[in-house]
Amino acid sequence: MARPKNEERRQSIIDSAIRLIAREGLSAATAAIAKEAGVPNGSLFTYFATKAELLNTLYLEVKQELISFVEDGLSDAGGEHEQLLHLWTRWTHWGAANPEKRQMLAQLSVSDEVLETTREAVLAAAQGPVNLVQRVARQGALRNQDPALAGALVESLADTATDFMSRDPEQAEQICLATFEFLWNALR
Amino acid sequence: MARPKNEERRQSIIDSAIRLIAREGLSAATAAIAKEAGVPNGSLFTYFATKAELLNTLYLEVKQELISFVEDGLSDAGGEHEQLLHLWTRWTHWGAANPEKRQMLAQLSVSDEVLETTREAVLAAAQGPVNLVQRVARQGALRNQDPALAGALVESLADTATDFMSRDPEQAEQICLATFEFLWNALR
Amino acid sequence: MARPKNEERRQSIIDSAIRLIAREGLSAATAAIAKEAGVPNGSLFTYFATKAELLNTLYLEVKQELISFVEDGLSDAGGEHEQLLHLWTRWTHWGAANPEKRQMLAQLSVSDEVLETTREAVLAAAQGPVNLVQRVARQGALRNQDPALAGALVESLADTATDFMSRDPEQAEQICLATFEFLWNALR
Amino acid sequence: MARPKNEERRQSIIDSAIRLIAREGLSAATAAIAKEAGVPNGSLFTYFATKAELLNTLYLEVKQELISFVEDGLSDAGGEHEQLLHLWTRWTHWGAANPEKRQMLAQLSVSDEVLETTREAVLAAAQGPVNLVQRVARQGALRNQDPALAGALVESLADTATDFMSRDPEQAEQICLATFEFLWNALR
DNA sequence: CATGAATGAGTCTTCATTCAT
DNA sequence: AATGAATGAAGACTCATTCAT
Repeated sequence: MARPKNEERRQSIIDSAIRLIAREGLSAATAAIAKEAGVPNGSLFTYFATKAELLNTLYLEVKQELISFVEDGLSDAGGEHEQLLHLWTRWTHWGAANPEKRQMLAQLSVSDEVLETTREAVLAAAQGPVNLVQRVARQGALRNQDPALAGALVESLADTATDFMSRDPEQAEQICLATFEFLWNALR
Repeated sequence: MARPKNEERRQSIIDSAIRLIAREGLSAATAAIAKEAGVPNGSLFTYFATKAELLNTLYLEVKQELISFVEDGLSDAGGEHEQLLHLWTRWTHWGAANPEKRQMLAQLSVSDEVLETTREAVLAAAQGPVNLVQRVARQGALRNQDPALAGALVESLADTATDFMSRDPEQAEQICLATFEFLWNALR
Repeated sequence: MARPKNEERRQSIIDSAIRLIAREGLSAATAAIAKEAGVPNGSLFTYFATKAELLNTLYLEVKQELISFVEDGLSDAGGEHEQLLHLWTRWTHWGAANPEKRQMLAQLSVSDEVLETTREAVLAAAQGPVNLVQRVARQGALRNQDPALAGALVESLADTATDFMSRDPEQAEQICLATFEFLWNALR
Repeated sequence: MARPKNEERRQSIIDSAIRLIAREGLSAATAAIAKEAGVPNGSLFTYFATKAELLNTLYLEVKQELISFVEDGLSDAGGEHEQLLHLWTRWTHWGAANPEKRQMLAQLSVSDEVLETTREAVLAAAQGPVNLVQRVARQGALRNQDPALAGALVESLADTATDFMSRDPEQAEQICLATFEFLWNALR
């Protein structure tokens, strides 16, 4: 190759996009993103053919990051309660620690710029946590429902819990534990 | 005085805005909204001074409609279980029956075009349901947390439950009841 | 109407477009056309929804102008020779007198921005001259061919004759008459 | 020295350029041409210093190809009628058989990217056919005109005749002969 | 020499809002 | 009051050409 694509630049664009979208929403201009990344506006398009492609990449990669973070240290050894607590704790803490990424994801989640295939890829990557939730829920109120339902409910709860943890960092641990108990009671 | 003469036109603009924003997101053009409403583009601004005002009105009025619908038939007479079930049923059914309004609200909920004052007005209007939820939750896992937390968690659950009911109308009743049980277990 | 569209502005845009396209080809920028017309760039699009629409309008209206000019004074009274000479003279003189319009038409004639429907509309408008040519040609070499062929051949000859008349204005009359004789011999 | 090593690549670029320009006009991107030719975009510029140079090369080489094809088999032996018929037949058939090259030439013919020197080179190369036409025309209607006029008129006729032959291949032979008769009558 | 990433000016088009009628 | 034409600053994306590798 004449000159390999600059991986740092790509990441720099992604980081700027996260920041700007968190701040200004999806209407953040590609030129503004490029500028914030210290890259000429035209160059953004050598890394992402369209704005939509950038948005899908953003969604996919940040979701994957969250999933990896959640799965890290998750062991089959412990009981379901312990495993779910691990998942819950890491999930909400990741969100509380990454407010811009969370805000960006919130925008993208309701956008139809994010393709169905992208959402499916995320779902596939989340298989581990999703399975855990379903195992916990298998005898609870949702026992006869679409298995995806439990996962979706947990996700929405995690999101809301994280919101409150972000807003009131001093209470974060308490909120995390209380909402976990709320969740545990709900699922079983 | 506050409201211009033609109430029908105003409503027609609101209806079109709901439809278009559900379909195209917040980037729906005011001219397109006016056209769909059968109103000259300039006239939209005699009803709503700015696009942001239209958006805030949309958010406020539709949320109020939802709240009214939920409260309709809600009586202090019944027990907490009965009352919460009533709330849950009507909430989710309203959403399932009004997909465009739900989609529009989803867009607006993450937008910073919706002012804090507007959100507060909605919260104030929702006092009844919110109080009910807090009463149910007063001895549960959330007993020592910010009272708003319980409300927010319930809202996010309702939203997700409605999603699934919309997608699978034949199972809607089952989903409604199962998620209610899920909620009840969580709150208590 | 609140404010009627300004017909003068429309014409001014068309005139500028003719001039610029003659000078720079179809790649002439809409902003440059607007500027030359003394109109804000955005306003061009209140008169022509897209550049393609402007181009089609240009083609249609200038062709119609040429046709009108050619037909002006054309009378059924005279013989075929006299009528065809009238047509030929006015056709070539219009072209020689309107070099920018001719150059613009030359660009558009080979462009696929000009829609088939536009070309058909021009053909329909040219019925009078086309019929005359076909009448003259009815016993000549083209007698058994697609009637459109005669028309097309005459058009291409007229175009070339006009070229030479433009380039050498002093010989214009001679060229006009000589090429008419050439044409007359060919058709009969 | 003048030509870089890889003659095949050069030709491949030319072929792709013909195809793409026929399809999309002169605005065909150099990168798209290179891609269609299976050549890296930067490499196009080792064969043609600028896009304009590519365009001029295209015009020159394809015109030369046409001229060679027309002259092939043309012998001074036959009479003028026979020679002109030979020229006419091969000219129109080449066009009918090479629609993309014809379309590309049509675009370039009206473009000011093609330099005057290039056009002169083509004219020089076409001396044989041009002389033949002038010989035939020396006592006809054009006898006192710029000798180039006869050549230009014949070229425009050939182009139009070829159009009709392309569109209606079954009638191609008839059209060729009928238009030749048309031409013969005109010139003499 | 070959490559393909990099560039930034330039393209068409959109749009909330204003204001002449 | 009602209308719809007018505006001009953005916006996403393109592209011929260059040059680091």
